Amino acid sequence: MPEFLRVPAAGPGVARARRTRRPGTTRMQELRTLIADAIVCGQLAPGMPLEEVEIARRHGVSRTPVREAIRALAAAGLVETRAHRSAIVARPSSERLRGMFDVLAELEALCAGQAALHMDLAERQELQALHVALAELVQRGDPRRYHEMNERFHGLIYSGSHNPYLAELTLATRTRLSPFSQMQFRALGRLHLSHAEHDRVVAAILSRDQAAAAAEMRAHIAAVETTFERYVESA
Amino acid sequence: MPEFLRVPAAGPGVARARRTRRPGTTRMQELRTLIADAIVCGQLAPGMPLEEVEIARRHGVSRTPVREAIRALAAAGLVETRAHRSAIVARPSSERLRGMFDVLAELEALCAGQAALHMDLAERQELQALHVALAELVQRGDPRRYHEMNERFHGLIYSGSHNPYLAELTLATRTRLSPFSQMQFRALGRLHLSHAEHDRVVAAILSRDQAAAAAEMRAHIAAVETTFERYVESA
DNA sequence: CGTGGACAAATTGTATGCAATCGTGCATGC
DNA sequence: GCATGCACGATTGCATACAATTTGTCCACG
Repeated sequence: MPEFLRVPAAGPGVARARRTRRPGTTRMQELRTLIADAIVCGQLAPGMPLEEVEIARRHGVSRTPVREAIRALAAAGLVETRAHRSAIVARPSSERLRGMFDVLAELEALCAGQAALHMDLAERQELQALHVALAELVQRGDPRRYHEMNERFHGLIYSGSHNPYLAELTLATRTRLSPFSQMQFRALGRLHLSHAEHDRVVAAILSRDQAAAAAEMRAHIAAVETTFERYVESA
Repeated sequence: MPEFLRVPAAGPGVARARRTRRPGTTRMQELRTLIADAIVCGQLAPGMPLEEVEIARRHGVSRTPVREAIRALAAAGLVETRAHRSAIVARPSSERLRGMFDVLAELEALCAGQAALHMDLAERQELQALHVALAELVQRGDPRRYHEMNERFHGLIYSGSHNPYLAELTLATRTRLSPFSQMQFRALGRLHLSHAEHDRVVAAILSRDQAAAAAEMRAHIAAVETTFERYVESA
């Protein structure tokens, strides 16, 4: 029984009368982002069941939007569904995780290489600015905000590829791996290394060196994967 | 109003009492594959609306499974949905199509390279056998069966990468492009060229030459894209 | 004659009730 | 003691009714 996903001010009874939601958004969309965030943040651990009636009751909605949200997350690979069985938070095997990391490395390398070719001036300036901001967070030793800014850093490179489909695919893969790769920033030593790797990526992109940008990004993701593997072994 | 997707023996009234479906499968799954096939085969043209009540009536089911099937296809990128608006068969812009082809080329190249490294003996033999079978279809000038076998050929390379996630991603991308890339086999001249490109790919994989396999596959997909672009221009 | 707003129709979004299906546990026979 | 069949409980799968929202249209007004 997931103790998470609780609506902030749920009364003792059924939490009816959901607060106003922004126009143009459906309950399904709200639930989808809510559950997705809970999964990628690690609040919902892999293997944990997502029962429709349970979630519906917690949020004061019917099963229908909950059901659709779960199906959407299943299509995105964040949860696994079996017929007539509760959906569970996705729990890929270590072999599959390794394969996903390998693909992420290639996709990110592609993005970086394309970004080196196609980023315009404004994008290059923004990339540099974000890189500087990340340097400060390394100095301050703020893993939480570093992780947040790090996502934006990579996202900027995705969109800098000027290939929306590539950007979507890469972001989706990163998201699916997010529940497993974010614990690495607990180790502060990783922050310095991560930023040093970023530095080489940024330099290559700003030099318009496609091959170098791809290679440096591939090495960066490989380092992230190695850190994760070590973490798993030690656990 | 989609005149397709008609259930074979639908009476004039509401087609109730759906024929028995294989145990372990849901109505939603049946509808999903049915609609997906109609889209990739080109029976449902891009931009065509998919109204829930219409499809539900045609197949003698309620809106619920139809709705879920459509959402699943939307997640797979085959249809587009807007709030309170009929879903339509996906109609990507030419720029987006180009970006998707570029990504497909890279993903297929990755698969081919990994297949060169990781395919076992049985897989290599099957690849060679399929390649020979394709040669015969080229001689016979049978574009329809060539297309079918061609799908199996590429699928074999996907699974030969021994990276299921990579295989899934590549197949999904190929499927999304399928409605736009299959018309190329109308031109019989393309069959010979396609098979010649395959030949170089197979040779590289069997030689365990990762770089060559990737390069040849990239060139093959690029040729497919060029053919498509030419076709679009002429239309 | 053009423009703004309100209204109506069509379609999806959501709620609820019932049916189907899968797993589990127990009783039963070997 | 172990395998097998059966019945029960829990959960999803599906059907139907109702609500919400968007869009197009029509009319009033500038």
